[in-house]
Amino acid sequence: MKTETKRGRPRKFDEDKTLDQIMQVFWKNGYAATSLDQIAEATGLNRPSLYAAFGSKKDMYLTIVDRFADRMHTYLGAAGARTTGVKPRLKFILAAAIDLYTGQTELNGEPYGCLAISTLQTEAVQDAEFREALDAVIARMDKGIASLIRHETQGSMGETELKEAAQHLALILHGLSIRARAGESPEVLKALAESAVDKIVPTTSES
Amino acid sequence: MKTETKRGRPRKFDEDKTLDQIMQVFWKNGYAATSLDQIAEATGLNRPSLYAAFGSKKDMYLTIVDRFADRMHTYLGAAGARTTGVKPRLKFILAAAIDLYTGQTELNGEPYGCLAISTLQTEAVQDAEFREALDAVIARMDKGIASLIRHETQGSMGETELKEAAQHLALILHGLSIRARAGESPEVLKALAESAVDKIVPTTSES
DNA sequence: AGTTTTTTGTACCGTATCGCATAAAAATAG
DNA sequence: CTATTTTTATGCGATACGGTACAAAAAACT
Repeated sequence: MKTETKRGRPRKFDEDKTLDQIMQVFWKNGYAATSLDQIAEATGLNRPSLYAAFGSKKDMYLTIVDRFADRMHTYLGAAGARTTGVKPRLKFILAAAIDLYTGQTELNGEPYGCLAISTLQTEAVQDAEFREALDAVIARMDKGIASLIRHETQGSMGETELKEAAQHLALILHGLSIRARAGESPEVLKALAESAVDKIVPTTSES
Repeated sequence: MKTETKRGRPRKFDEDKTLDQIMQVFWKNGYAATSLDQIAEATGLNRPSLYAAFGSKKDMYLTIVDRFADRMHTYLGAAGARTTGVKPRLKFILAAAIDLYTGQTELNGEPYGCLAISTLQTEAVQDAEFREALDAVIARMDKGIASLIRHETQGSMGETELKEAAQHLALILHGLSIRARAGESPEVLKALAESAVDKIVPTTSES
């Protein structure tokens, strides 16, 4: 029942791949400065097809923001799973984020920073929906880091202290995204990130 | 010789006040999403007058970015001069920045964050001039904080350690700007800022 | 008063924008 | 083979955009 052959003319494009192409355009130019013609050119589709598949420009953008947050979540999660201990794991995660921000990964070969921080932020004041989306991305980041610290420290840190450290690290991460977009090198950013982790996360017995 | 009466028809507007009005528009909407019609409406001028006085839209924006950086510099400098000691001064500065970011000052009654971080950043990838301007703003921030720390610690910190701490604080500040634009309250941000200073700046004998 | 200089206001130009209407194309269902 | 469904492609349509031409207006200079 799931591979029911569809009735009409088949699509010429792969939806997933197309969304990735759209993401690149928004990531580079932001929301306001991106035109549907640019997206059409990047995807090889024409505007009516885009509209039929993904809705309005705003719909597309919000879809892309979610998609980016998901990608980021899994990507950073995988990076943090490559070692153990609070500080090592956090350092791995920050380093992976910096690689992404500076265009060292296959997800994005250009130094565009974090899509949400770089582009969604600008629109957040004009449009409540955008602001909520930004807030959601930030909250997700906070929670992700907090749960990692909570898991690794196993009650040796108080919950409020822990959440605060997580927010500090998220602040750092967002600052690093900005510098990546400003053209700073991954090496400099990684050095900053490492020392930031050392300062922000208290040294426990096992680390 | 300085108050030479000018030859032609006198201007109906005050240039300084007009630039402030233009700044508000760019601060709220960013560069791409701001139209000259919006600026014309906000200032009460028409487009030809705007163009004659301030040049193209891009010229205006770059002028405004510089203006904002200058304002920020004097505003934060004054805030940091209201007390003594590294940490107290830094905390005053961060608190003042948060007030500005969240719209608690007369400079801006709306929670728009930092103009450069909030709006310039998005354009930084497309246009090299914008990227350089962003880089300049960041570098200026780094140097400002570093010189404050240097002055207050009087050689008790190494120069590289000092610069690193300054960059950490700048990262934090930029992260706070983002959260301000996302709608976070000044109280929460100030609590975060205070603890961040405590963690990032080493506790010396006199503080 | 008449000339010159500068600013203002209206109106325009070419282009770009988003979204959609409409018809051709490509598949399945009967 | 015909009807139906879905996607593609062309193209329109109304609006918005940045920038400027041009003439009227308002001041000083002669």
